[in-house]
Amino acid sequence: MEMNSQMTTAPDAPKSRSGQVQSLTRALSVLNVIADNSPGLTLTGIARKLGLAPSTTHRLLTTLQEERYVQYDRDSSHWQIGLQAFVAGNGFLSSRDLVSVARPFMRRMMEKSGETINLAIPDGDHVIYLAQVESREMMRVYSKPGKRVPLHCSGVGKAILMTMTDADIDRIASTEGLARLTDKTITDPDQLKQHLAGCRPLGFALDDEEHAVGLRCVASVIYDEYAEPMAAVSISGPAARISTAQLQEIGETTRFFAGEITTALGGQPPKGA
Amino acid sequence: MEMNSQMTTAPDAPKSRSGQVQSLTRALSVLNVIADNSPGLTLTGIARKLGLAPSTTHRLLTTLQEERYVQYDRDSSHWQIGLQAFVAGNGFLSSRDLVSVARPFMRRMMEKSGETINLAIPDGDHVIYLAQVESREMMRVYSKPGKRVPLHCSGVGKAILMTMTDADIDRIASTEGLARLTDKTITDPDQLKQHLAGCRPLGFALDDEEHAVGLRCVASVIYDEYAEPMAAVSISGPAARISTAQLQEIGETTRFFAGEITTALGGQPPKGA
DNA sequence: CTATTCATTTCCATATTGTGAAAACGTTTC
DNA sequence: GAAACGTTTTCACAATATGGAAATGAATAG
Repeated sequence: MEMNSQMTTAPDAPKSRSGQVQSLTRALSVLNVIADNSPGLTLTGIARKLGLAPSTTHRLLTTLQEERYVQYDRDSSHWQIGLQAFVAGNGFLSSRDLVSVARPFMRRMMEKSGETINLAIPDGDHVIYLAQVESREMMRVYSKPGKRVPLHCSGVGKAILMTMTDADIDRIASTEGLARLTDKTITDPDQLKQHLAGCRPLGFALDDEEHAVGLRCVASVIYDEYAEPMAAVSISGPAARISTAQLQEIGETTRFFAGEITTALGGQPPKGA
Repeated sequence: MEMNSQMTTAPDAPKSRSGQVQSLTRALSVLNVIADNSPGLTLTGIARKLGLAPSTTHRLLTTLQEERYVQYDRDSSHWQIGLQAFVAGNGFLSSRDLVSVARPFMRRMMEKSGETINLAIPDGDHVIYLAQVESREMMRVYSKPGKRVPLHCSGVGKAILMTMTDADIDRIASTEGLARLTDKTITDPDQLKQHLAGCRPLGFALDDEEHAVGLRCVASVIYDEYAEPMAAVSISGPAARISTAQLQEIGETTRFFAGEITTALGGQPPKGA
């Protein structure tokens, strides 16, 4: 921690990229280190952790404080993250929306699986398709963005259902009913609950021709910053191409990419998963 | 836009406080201005808005980018808030554990009322939304954490106003003004004072389509250990669902849970209430 | 295809600006 | 009262940030 005063002689890492602003880099690492240590840190504590001089740290902190990116708690002598950092940081969520963040990942999912990828968000007792990356196969699934489908008989819908309690499922079953779309549609609430319970540990949901004959579909959930389900992605294709043997692998693909999208959006998976 | 390039000759404001770090101050205003313009801004756009040289702005941006406080969207040539800014900014929430304490209560409020619950803290003459638990209804209120709204035309804001004196209200009215957002917004200071006086004995504030047409909102105050208002919670939903007949019951719900959160935080309601 | 505009990026000489040692100043603890 | 710990100010120095200028790139129009 006592090194790097002589950067002149030993410009080890810092020179890595061309013209960076030293004071800013330092200030941001101050912010980071404060954010990492929830209750806050003392000035000298921060200086020690970063190997900075107390006076330098103090100057950076007061500047950050001026703009309300940090705040000083007189009682505990602790520096904490300030309100303005919260406000500015939340601009992250509005800047890039779900679809534009998810789309590149969806493309990679399509390349990997060869099948059509769908992105959908829950809306009450339905899901709404937001975006699609189409398979290059000739025979492929088609579903327009904006389309509403019930929760109980689609891959994305069942992925969302997996995050709900049995009580929620009963409520939906009684208010909306469990419409039968194909022979394989699960229309019995108890059977549905049991089926979902089996899916939860896997981390993905399976729609096996329950929505349309010949169509199989595997889906996983994307979580927001409060670990609440905010969307789901699915890989769907003809049952002829999505064999039972491949299910495990395809399921892991959706789960993996759903996780990637979750973190890219600043979201968090629930503690259980 | 051609001014203040000659800061050398006219160091107008910057000298205001003793030892501030210029580059950091500038970088933070870059962050602020990006956060304020949701879709992001172009480099030259930022430089223009702040009166900085493009090269300087570019250097600050790349440094911020290095630490992932901003990100560059190649397609739109727009600079946006980065993930790390979001992460660090959210450290604000964990320093005060208001949100984590309040959230379970908010969930119960949602279960009981069926409507969306918001938590906000006062910030000068505004409130800032911190957290939300969303209603399961299809038609529901949407408002992002981090958003700033004026005090006089939101449920949470009016709840905070209720704890202030008439003199405070006059001061706010004269400095910030009482912007009209809908037909029903109260823009007359005297009328506002009279309205709030009527609400105080009830223990909750009502926003009856004063912020957005069709939106009703009921809010109560959360107090800290010095019996000072530190936050407010609200139940909000479409006027169609929150009937006048229900107001009393919903108001009591917010008051009850605000009280629960207050005590959970070790706070005290003021002697009067 | 060339001209034009708008945005990003690199370069460099300059002195403005950030830097850290040291010491003064408060608090709290023993 | 001394010691330990954290904050704040001061100051001389040169390292570091700065902005003008010009190169590069991308997109649009003519």
